[in-house]
Amino acid sequence: MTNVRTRFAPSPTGYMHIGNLRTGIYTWLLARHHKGTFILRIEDTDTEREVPGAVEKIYEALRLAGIDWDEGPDVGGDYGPYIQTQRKHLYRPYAEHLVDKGAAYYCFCTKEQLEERRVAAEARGETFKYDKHCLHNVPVEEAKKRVAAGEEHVIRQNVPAEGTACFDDVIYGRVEVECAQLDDNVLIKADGLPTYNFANVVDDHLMRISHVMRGSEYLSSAPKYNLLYQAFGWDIPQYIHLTQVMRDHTHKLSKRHGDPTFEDLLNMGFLSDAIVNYIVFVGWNPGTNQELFTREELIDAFDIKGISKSDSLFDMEKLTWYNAEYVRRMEPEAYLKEANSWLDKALGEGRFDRALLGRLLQPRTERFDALPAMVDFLATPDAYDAELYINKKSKSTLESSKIALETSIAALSALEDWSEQSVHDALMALPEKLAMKNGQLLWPVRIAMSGRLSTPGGAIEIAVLLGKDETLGRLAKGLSML
RNA sequence: GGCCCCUUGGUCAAGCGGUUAAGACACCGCCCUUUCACGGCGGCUACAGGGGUUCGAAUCCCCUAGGGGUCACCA
Repeated sequence: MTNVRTRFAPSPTGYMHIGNLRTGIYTWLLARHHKGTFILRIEDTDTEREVPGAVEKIYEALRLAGIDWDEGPDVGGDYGPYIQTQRKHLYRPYAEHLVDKGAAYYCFCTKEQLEERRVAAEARGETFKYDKHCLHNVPVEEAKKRVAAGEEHVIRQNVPAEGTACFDDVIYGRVEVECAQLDDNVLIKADGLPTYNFANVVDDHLMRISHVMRGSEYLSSAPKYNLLYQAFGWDIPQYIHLTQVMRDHTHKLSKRHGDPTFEDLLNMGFLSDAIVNYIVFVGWNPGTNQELFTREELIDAFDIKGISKSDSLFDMEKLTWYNAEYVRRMEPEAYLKEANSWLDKALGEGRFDRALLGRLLQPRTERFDALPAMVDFLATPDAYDAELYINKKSKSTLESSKIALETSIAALSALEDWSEQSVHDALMALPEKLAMKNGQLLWPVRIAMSGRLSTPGGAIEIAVLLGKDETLGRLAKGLSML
């Protein structure tokens, strides 16, 4: 494939949907795979929904996701500007060209009139479709005069009344639809800005886009595009429609229903690379069993053929698994850098041996936001019931625990050096002396120090983290309960 | 409702006329083990339904059902 140019064209909404991000990643991957060009274009023609600062949010989200662009509003390029409102003046001549060819026409019907008729049609149980009133009743010369005089108007596409329109999608194949089903959509709005559909066709052509990837919600409007391309006599880019990312079988992911955005996921303690890796696999697969991919491997493996035709559900548990895999592969320093702020929340800034904590926590971390609850007992031990000392598997009973704690306190009190090695040696010498199993001794020690059933690390590590005084204090308190 | 699209385990999915229908997540066992994890081993569960075509259909065709999308001067 030569000269692959793809584009990601989000609307500035203020945050990055997961489905949207996935489209961006696929689009980027396709360009990078073919050593082509990746373009960022901002589709902001809906001025009523403008969100201040939203464009910066897009840049930021993309950067966090590790996606770079070769052409775009901030980096420039040969086909700019890359923000549609800044291209406003470009579209009209193309629309007028279509008018001259009879593929479009001026329409002076007002929004209100149309709305009235739409409501009336719906009341009759019909689907409203514009009746080409202005095409038939306003001659082009007259229309042009009225336009020149400043009368408010739109330009509509003139879809043939009969025949079929079709287009070819790379993954869905040929999609055909009766022209009679199609409405004469507005190309240029009364405010002079193009509609999404028109801007796309014009910009994709002007920017020499070779492959268009977008959500399947545009699938049914695609045949109309071909009519436009044909009228212009332009080459049609490859269209690749992507399925939806769903929250359940009947609803797609939506921020309104509380589904996380990319930014939310990041704030929840998911690693950007893990999120990206997972998202790529929602609706795509390489045809092999490999699931963990570096960015380079992803670029290398990405192929349109692996894109699926059916919707897929976003699975937080699978994402969590991906995250855990990525966490385990981190360098200890990198892990700690990420973990520290979460640990500070539960432990106080910089408290406790972070290197040791990191070693303990890294293989147990699925999401960073779970960290505080895993370690907070270090700062404040849980209040617990003596029942916790009874554990069948460790053969730990109230009686054995009492002996274990007494002996441990004695052995630990005598320790000068408080290191993992010395605590280990001191404690591990005891079971044999007492004719106990290791677990019988260590279980109650760990319970007394933490007050909870499961902890990251065992008795020895926790004792080291706590320090001698605190350890002895908690052990004594535990003993007093028995 | 019209039109378009989709349908393999709970989830992501491989499969492109002949397979014991992969693999992963989740779940359940067992092993490892000072708890919990990690790791290892094993298990559970699927071709939406019905008709064809064919020696042979998850794979091709038709119908039905279910789901999604779309019918804006929003993208």
